[in-house]
Amino acid sequence: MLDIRLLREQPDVVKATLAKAGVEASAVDAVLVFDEKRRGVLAEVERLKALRNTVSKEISTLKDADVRNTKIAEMRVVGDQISTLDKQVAELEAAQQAALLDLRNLPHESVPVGADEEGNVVLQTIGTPRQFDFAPRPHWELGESLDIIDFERGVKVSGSRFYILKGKGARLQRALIQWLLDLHGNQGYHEVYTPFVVKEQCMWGARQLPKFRDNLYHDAEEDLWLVPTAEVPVTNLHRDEILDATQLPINYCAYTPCFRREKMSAGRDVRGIKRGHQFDKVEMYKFVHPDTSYAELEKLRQDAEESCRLLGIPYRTKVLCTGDMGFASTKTYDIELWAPGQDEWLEVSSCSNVESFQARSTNIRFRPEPTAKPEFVHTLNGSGLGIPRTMIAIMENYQNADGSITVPEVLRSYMGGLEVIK
RNA sequence: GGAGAGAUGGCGGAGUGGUCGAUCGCGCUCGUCUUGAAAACGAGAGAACUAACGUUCCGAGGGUUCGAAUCCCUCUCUCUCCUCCA
Repeated sequence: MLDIRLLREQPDVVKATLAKAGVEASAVDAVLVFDEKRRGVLAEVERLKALRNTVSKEISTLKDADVRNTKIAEMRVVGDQISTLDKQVAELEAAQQAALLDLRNLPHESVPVGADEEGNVVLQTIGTPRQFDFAPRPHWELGESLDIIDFERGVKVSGSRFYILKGKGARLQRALIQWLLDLHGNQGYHEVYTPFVVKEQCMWGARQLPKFRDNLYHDAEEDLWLVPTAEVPVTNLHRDEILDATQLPINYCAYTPCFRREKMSAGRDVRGIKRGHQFDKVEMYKFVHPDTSYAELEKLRQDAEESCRLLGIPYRTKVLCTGDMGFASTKTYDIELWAPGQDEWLEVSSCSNVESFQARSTNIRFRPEPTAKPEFVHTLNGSGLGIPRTMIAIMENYQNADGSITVPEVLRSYMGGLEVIK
């Protein structure tokens, strides 16, 4: 969430910045109105509490029973007033909080302004798409003919948007996960294995709730939520902690499956494994000093790009415009792999700086100096590649005329030396 | 799933109705001493909101009371033993 003080002190700046992402100024005013009312009532109730505290201490020393009883009666009235006002404060605070949680993060000044994905800017395109001397096939055809992806049985077992990986296909996925974790480990990310279900509080902290409720799977009985990305448990690793400044930046990488209901994408990308309800992903995550977060964003992006480069597949990097960026992000790079069979660029990584947006709602801080007051850290997240889309790109770029698939060099040692899936 | 115990500051651990935001120990920071370090000695230090006064925070939420870390209720979590299990 945003800093309420920033809204109070520079409302015009906040409004102007949010306007670039299509947010109405009234959304900011709503927060401020509640805030002002709340602070008014708070001042009054605190004055009464101060009075009660003083008189209560006095009462303990009073010997005269009459005076004592008079004071007690007075304080009983004060106590009633306090509880009434306390309730008002709580209500106003909840309303203010709800309005504040509704505000997205402020786009960074370097982000291009735009209404939707049309406004995104391609920064670079690396590698040359391979020239085929045959018509490249889409991965779903290759997967079925090689019998490494089984769509029908996936649907039989779990419904639409589920599939079964078989044999070399399952192994290719496992190889990718392992290779990526090793690669990120060498890049300085500390590997963690987290639960795949989390408490509701974690979803709020990572700002999945309240906005993305419709996209999440939820176990009502245990009040646990299936993670839509490793970003959720990893963000919450350090919830309510004051981190040691000398340890920053803290870099993590984590493999998890990701579960998404995809309600918003009904009918989109229904073929193949591009958009399933369950997919695997390796995620990179950084807790950093605020001064360094934009430099860290560049490193994060380069680390993600390196995996694309090592796979030997053409990729391009885009900076997302204000209208297409995620809710929590101040600046986002998308990295896309070329998929010749589907004839499209596939988003395999999204690298974002969220500054203190998540740190504030999860209360993750550090001390700039040993005796200084704690400040919020900045956090960044980036996919160390979404696995199914990377698989698509591998299958379609490395396919051969006979329908076999050459295993990229870097993955062979993870597949027992296998060179071709046929 | 059954039985019991517990949750207090970075850690350990006191505190059962009124200067308790909290004794004490360890750890930490600074200083004295020392060539340097250790030891010893001295000093300091929780968090949130607030311009400030002040208010709030002893797992969470509610209640009793003039006043709650302390009494009552609910919940969550942790530990021990048993049961079960990959």
